Amino acid sequence: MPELPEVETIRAGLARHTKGRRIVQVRGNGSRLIRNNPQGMEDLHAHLVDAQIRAVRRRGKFMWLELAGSDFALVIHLGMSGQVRVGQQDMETLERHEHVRLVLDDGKIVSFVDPRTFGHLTICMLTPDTTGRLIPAIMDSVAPDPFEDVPADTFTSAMARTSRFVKSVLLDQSIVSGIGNIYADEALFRAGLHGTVRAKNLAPKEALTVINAARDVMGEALKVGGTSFDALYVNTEGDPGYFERSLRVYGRAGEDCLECGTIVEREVIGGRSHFFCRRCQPPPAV
DNA sequence: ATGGGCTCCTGATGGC
DNA sequence: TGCCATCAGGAGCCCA
Repeated sequence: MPELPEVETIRAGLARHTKGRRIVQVRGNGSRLIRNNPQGMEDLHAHLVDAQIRAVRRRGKFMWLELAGSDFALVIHLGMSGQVRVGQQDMETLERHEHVRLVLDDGKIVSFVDPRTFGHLTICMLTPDTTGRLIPAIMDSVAPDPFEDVPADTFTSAMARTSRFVKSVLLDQSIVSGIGNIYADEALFRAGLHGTVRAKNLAPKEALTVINAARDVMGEALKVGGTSFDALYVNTEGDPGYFERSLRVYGRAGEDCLECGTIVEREVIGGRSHFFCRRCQPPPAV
């Protein structure tokens, strides 16, 4: 569910509440939300209890808590339905779909809520990536996102080398991270490209245009707190985002294209809905 | 190498 | 009102 703007909104809220705080208690319901840690909750306890949160960082749709004096971080991925909620009142029992709870030294509680449990939490060692940035080791195949200060050809050189559909490439987190189904379609609409155009058939300038479009639309969404279709996406305070009203194609099948009036269509690419305007984004000749 | 299908889950929605 | 099918913002796996 959450894509880069939603994850960044949550990261910022989490940082505001937790930076510099010490974790005094960790509780969980033993769910499958904890991944890649054989000891499950024991690993969380071992690394988090008494740890001080130094920073909350993000790349793409992943975020992680950096801990003072530790080479390990708590990695958070929200999957389709994950939420991070910050509250004041600790209660005996966890709420429905609340899988892990951190209690901080100022009494605040941080809850990881996820109805569909496609998200995950992992204690993971930090290691330098190819650019020298410290990232969790489990993210070694996650590419930088469009907001990172990386060389201009970071994304486009990989795009030029694959014959896959451009839509699938935008969703591939090992090529460019942070883009999900909504913003992929919005970026393709802005770039005037149909999702089944082959990535390697794009001129370098076109490839850059679509990446820049993704960055622009995600930046605009971030300003209004992200996109909420329903109660599944809310920020750390429980509030929704307001970008849905600014979507130009996503979810608009059967409605008029806002640019040319042609009826917006929906088809499936790689198992995901693709919303597009046939006139603004001509499908390639087969 | 690539794409399609299927999987992990719960919940919202719409048709009958 | 209720039941059932369909769909969903992610991502990894297997197979052809």
